[in-house]
Amino acid sequence: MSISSRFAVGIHILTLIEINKSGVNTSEYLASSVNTNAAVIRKIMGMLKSAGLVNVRPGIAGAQLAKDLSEITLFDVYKAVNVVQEKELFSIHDHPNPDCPVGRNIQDTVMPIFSVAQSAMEKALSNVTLADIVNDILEKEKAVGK
Amino acid sequence: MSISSRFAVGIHILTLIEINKSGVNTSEYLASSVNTNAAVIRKIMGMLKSAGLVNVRPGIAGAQLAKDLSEITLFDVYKAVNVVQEKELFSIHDHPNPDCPVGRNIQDTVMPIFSVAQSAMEKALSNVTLADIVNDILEKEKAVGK
DNA sequence: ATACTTGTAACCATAACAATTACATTGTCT
DNA sequence: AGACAATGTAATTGTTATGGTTACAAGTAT
Repeated sequence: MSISSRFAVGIHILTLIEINKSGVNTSEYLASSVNTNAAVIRKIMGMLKSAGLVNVRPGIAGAQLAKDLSEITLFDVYKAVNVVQEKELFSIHDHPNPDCPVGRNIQDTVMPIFSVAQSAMEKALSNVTLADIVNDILEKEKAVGK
Repeated sequence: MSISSRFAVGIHILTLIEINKSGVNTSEYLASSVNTNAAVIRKIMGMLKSAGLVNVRPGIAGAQLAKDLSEITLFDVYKAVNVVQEKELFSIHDHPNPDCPVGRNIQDTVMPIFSVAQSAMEKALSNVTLADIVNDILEKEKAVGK
């Protein structure tokens, strides 16, 4: 299984809002860049808004970032779009047999390990900000321009 | 989304094979500890066998570990049961708009970052061996005994 | 031969996902 | 006020992974 593309789309949206900040970022416009339906964008935007990453208002066209670019890490986006619940990256079979030494302990033994592994991944995401993403994209564009 | 419990079940199975190594570990027996169907166990066992972690033979009851406990990391189990493909922990929306600076670069920008995050998680799993799991369970059992 | 076990394949119910449609709500503009 | 446009949200759909279940062929031992 794999983590929902809502995460990648969230990054895409926020990046585009920044790069197109002089324009009007309607859900329709953003959707055309992501290549999906505008309702999908609005749904994700709602999550980003709840997380305080973005300002959008009903009836008013366009979205703006609510924070500075360098203040938003990928981990913030990841949490915002709710792709993985806390301590639930790995699922554990439930109701193992309590009459077996392994069955009655496996969950408690394995959970903290899974938790460490999940945290390691999340830590890596928190080391990257949207500013890094935007810079990288601008770099790539510049390279092509030559 | 969350990573299939095949992983946790794989750990459970291997641990139990070790702890019950004086007994006969049939799929039926293992299934009763995991609390699932024996066919599910056999399917997972097939994966563990393909990965060279376990010895099982058609018609012959019982499974044995194919390696030393301390030589099997959780990452080995994780790879064996195929819960996450390489570089595919995170999914990325496909066909973003190539006419948009963000659309045409987002994949190349984001992929290496996702890859680093996934590796960090996998690294954490490779730091733990089945010997650690078995020890922890035996510790927990001993504590209860007092 | 009989009994037991592993190895597979087929099938099913469930859940998450992304896309889509539809519509109420909110705001802007004339 | 009324028309228009955008957001917010709910309902529906096709697709896919999962975990469980049944069934049975193939291998092994007594």
